[in-house]
Amino acid sequence: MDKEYIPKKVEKEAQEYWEKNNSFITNFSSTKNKYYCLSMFPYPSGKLHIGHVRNYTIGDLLSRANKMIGKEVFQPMGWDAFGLPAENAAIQNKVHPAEWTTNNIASMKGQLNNLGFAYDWSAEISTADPDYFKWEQWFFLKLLEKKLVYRKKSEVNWDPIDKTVLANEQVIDGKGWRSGAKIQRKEIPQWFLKISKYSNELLKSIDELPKWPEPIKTMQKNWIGKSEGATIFFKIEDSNDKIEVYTTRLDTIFGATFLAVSPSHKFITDHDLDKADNINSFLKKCSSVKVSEESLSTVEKEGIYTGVNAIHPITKNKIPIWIANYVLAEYGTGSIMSVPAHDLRDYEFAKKYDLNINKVIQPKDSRVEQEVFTDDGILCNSENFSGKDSGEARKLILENLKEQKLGEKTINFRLRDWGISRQRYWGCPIPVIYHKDGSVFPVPEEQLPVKLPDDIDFSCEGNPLEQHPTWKNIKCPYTGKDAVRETDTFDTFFESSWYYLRFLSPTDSNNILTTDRKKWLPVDQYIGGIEHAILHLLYARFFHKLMRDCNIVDNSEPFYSLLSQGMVLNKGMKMSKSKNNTIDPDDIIKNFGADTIRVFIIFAAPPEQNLEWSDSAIEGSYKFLKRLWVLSHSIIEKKDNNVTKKTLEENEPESILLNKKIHSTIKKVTSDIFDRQNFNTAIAAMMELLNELVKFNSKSTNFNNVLVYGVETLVKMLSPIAPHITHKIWIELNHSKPVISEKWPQPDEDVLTDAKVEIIIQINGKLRSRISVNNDEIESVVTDKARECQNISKYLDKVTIKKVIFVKNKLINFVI
RNA sequence: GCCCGGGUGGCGGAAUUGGUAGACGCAAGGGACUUAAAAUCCCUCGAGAGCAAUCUCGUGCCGGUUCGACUCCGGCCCUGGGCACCA
Repeated sequence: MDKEYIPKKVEKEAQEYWEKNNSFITNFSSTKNKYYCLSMFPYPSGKLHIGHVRNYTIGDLLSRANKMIGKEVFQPMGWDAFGLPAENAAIQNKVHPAEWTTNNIASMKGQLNNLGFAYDWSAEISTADPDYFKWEQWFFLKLLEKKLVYRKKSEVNWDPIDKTVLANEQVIDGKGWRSGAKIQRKEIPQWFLKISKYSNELLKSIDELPKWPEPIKTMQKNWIGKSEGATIFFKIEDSNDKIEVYTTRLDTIFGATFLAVSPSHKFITDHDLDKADNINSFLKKCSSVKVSEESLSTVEKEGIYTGVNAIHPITKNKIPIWIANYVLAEYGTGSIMSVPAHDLRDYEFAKKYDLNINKVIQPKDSRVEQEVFTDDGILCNSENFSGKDSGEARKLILENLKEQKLGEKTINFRLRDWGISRQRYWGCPIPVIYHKDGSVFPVPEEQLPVKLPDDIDFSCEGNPLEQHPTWKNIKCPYTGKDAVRETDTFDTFFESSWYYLRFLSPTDSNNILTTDRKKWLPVDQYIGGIEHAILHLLYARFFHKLMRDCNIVDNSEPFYSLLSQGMVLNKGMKMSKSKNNTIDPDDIIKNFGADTIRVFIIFAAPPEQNLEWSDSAIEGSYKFLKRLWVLSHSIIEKKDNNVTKKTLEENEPESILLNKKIHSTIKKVTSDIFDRQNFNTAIAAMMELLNELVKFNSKSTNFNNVLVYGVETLVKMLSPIAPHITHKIWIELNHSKPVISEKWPQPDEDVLTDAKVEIIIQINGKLRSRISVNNDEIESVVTDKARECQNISKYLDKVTIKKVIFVKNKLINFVI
């Protein structure tokens, strides 16, 4: 063994050993002890980001640790390979997206291997691989069959100079990223997935995810946004038509002083209101405002009176109908009853246009009268409902409206259907074809996959697939008539919504998921960045339910346990190229080795918290490993030189103390890693143990079984986090099997229970002294002993003790 | 505006069920070794008083519950993130 710790050499040796011995290939035959550990796969941008290192180190340490407690571990890795950057690179550097992606995958795979992650590379997948996206297309056709996808016109960002559709991230300040042209909105037909049909289930089953972090569950619940209310019908004056509105505040109905419809509401065209010049110009203005990237909430409220009135369903009063830019077309019925006295937005609008404001709710408590009171309260000015409480009034008014057939209970969700069409080349083709008359046909299953053409020209205008000279023109496989392919590709979230499943049978050409691998689902531990808390995780949960309904999987949720790791910050900011504060993991590996960066990134902060990068603190982790190396080297030398080996039976107090430290560390590290997932404190505990071992070793020229046991235990427990150095030390300690095959150490409770325990003595809750007493000592003995303490007796003299609080094996508190 | 986090030494963080605040590490200061530097090792390290034993204060701010509060409750401030006219 080298005297000096040379990470490069040690790491290369370990990595070669693992590769040669196929150390991380999973045996799928046993499912009883399975541990499917998945880290979110990366987009192959070319370089690993420090955030990836954090993500994958956490996944790797959990995988390796679980293997040591006897689990059959599956930890795969792959590539989220379709996406916009590849196309941008193609435009800017004239390199084909496929080539660019392949090169990036190769270099990132090299980086991952340099970090020593225990991946089962035999399961590697790339979403740009036709063997992968064939099944994506296949599944889309299943959904088409089940009528869970549909086509509808929808708006996209249109660049009038480049004549192309832009993704939201390509629109900067309302302008195209390349042309700088002001972006327009354009309506084109696109494919949608009916995620809204699963709103209720997606919401309800969140409660069946006990091992997910609460904040993420809350974010998902809010995103789905269930709201319970009522739909009410307002008759239109001198007409048989009516307007439906949705409200959650039926108790405020007597305060409704006008109706407001969204600018794209059907009511406007049904009544030819758009023919009037003033209304028409208002509508035009509304649609142009949307072009800006500004959030709607910052746009000033505007509206116009339609000249038409509605009849209030209870009072039968006439109330005016307005068109208002603040009413969302997509939510509820696209029209609202406005109650300015009890809604801030309606109030703002009513003030501006001088509309009536009727107070109908009073606060329950005597708080200061507000101009707009939006909470529940007691009804007033509401005919015979006056005096009722808001909650009760909502029920009674709904009953009343139901009887008259003027209203009904309604539940709404804010979750919208998922638009999956993208007008891009580097994505998975949507497998449908169109006849000249516009009718839609699925590509027959036996013709899958629909592959992308290789010869593609990015210099043309618009979607390159659409401009391709031949690709889209085909003969209809059913009729032989001329037909065209769909030239849109899937949103890349589509690929990443089911990849966890394909890892289990990456090469099965007959099934999307090999039947006997079903039992390997769900993923036992999923790890990824908080930035995917909503979309990716929601889509994956949705897909899993779709797969279940297609009998592909047997359960309803894809990820049993979720760990969402925080961001890595540099100087308080998210790392980004534009801020010029990125850290290249390769530099750290070059200077200190992979083990050091792994230890540091785990030690610096708890996994769920943001981590502040520090160049100087990383040396601390390096020193820790170096000290472990030096200690191991010294012990191995002593062993080789046949230094007298004492045994534990000799019972020197120092050995007993050290043995106790070893076992308490095992206990702490075990619970930190497996139960609490507080990996940073696990490392702190191992650092403490190392300090003790070094101290023990330096005190004498002897060494004994306890010391060797301590080093071996430490090496085993550290091996999931720093796998290379521990691999090398383990072999040098003369073991025939590698440390990855070792069993996780067990604490000996007998060693940990002491004959004596330390008790703290408090006066009025303040620490004044401490004494050592027998384990489980009774109160009276402890009290007597405590009174004898010098620092205690001086407090207790000349005062009366009101009360004594005694906590066994912990403390005694005198209240005086 | 609404919904989640977070606020503890010079810094990253620890304190697991209401019971020793500051574990572990970084930085800093002092010392040993060295011709010297690096590396390594040892000591000090929240503030204040004291020769010391020890005492007082101290976990964003104000108040409360409790024998005892970083931890629980009420109100506020700052900060990170998510959503944002969802009726």
